[in-house]
Amino acid sequence: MKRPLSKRQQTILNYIKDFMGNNSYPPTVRDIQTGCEISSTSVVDYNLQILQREGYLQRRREVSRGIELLGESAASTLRNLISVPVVGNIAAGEPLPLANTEQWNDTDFDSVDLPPFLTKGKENVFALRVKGESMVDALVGDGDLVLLESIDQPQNGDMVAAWLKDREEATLKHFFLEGDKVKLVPANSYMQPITVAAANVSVRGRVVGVVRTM
Amino acid sequence: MKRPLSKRQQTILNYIKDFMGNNSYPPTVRDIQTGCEISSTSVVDYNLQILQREGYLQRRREVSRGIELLGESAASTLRNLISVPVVGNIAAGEPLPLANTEQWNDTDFDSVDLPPFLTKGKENVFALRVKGESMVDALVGDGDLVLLESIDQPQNGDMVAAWLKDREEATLKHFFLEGDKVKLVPANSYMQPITVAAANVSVRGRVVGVVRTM
DNA sequence: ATTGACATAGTACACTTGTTCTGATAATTT
DNA sequence: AAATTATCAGAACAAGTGTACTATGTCAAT
Repeated sequence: MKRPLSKRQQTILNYIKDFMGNNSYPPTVRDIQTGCEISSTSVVDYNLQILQREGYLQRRREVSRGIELLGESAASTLRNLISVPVVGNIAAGEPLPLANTEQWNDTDFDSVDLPPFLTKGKENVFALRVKGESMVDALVGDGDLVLLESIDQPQNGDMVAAWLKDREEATLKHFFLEGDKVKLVPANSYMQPITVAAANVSVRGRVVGVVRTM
Repeated sequence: MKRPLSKRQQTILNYIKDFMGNNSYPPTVRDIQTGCEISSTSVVDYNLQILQREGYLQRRREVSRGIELLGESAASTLRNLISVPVVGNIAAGEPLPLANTEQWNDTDFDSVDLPPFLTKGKENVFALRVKGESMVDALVGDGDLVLLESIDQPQNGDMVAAWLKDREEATLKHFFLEGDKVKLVPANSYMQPITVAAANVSVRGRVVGVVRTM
């Protein structure tokens, strides 16, 4: 099976994706070296060998720029796709990760490439992977990918990813501000809404989509 | 306007298209030389300059394989998104529409363009739009798009779109064949499975994904 | 026949680029 | 702590590769 990639390998892979998205030809070893601020070409070569062994790409030996992305990575060579960083997980028991815009261009994150209709044309979209069954009342299951738009202030009716401080619970619910309280309404209308103090709610993003593969 | 290309220039242009269709990286001057049976690299360079001047391609000087096709030529380098027809609706009260492969290329259907990872690389994928709240137990809500792979016979464990003839009910559940009966297990583990006669179940496709936008 | 634009050939050079080598450092296991 | 593995550093080599240069050939207009 595929072992997890080291941070450097992830960085290199994302750099290749990004490069091929912009340039129509693959990067050289030295492009990767300077782009990822690696001190030696041999380090690039070493990690490319691993990426090849793990099936992320294929190299044509003795051919310059002979890198071919495989599997899901190949999608990044497609035009008209928005690359969305998967910045972390969302689960009931752990806090929502911050999504700093500054980090989005970083190469530290895994990413998925989505067609524009899924991101509503928004630029500032990121994704969280759902862990566990705690959000079934939002029609979101284990392994689903939740697409979030980074926003300052949610509008009433928006479905948001909210962190309930006192319960230490992450949740996906429709947001309604009512005075100094917030009513959170599940997407599943068979479930009951809850009302909590506004100060107790930390909204990290507006849900623009959900993607599930099986 | 664009002057007509000489035969050699046409040959070179076609060779580049073909090369990029197969290789994911552009050809070198010498690739073109041997591929088009040209005696000298300078001839290739000469004609590439003309192709660039005429707007058929762009060259990044001093960069190996720095050829980028422009205009219509560029289309050949794009790996297209998978166009998935939305062949109808899926709702509790109405039968599932047939999905004839022959119809998929028709223009009668709306369609969505999806990245390959959502269709698992399958060719025979179609989509149904969910109407109503009848499939919340499958974590699928009103308006969701269900991606289905057309299959002959579901495997045990597959999530399938099934039509229960006697109940006149469409449902999305995990499929388990047990003798002459079929057990249908909801994705939402809080719900109970149901068991019905195999003859009463009509499976129209295997669910490969769910897409929700809001 | 002469001209001149266009096209092709052959060759050589300088830079690019994949690869390899030796050694060092860090992380992990024994 | 010692051993093993994984990763990184620096340098050098050889092949790949874009480009420049000169010479030659083609062909239509003069």
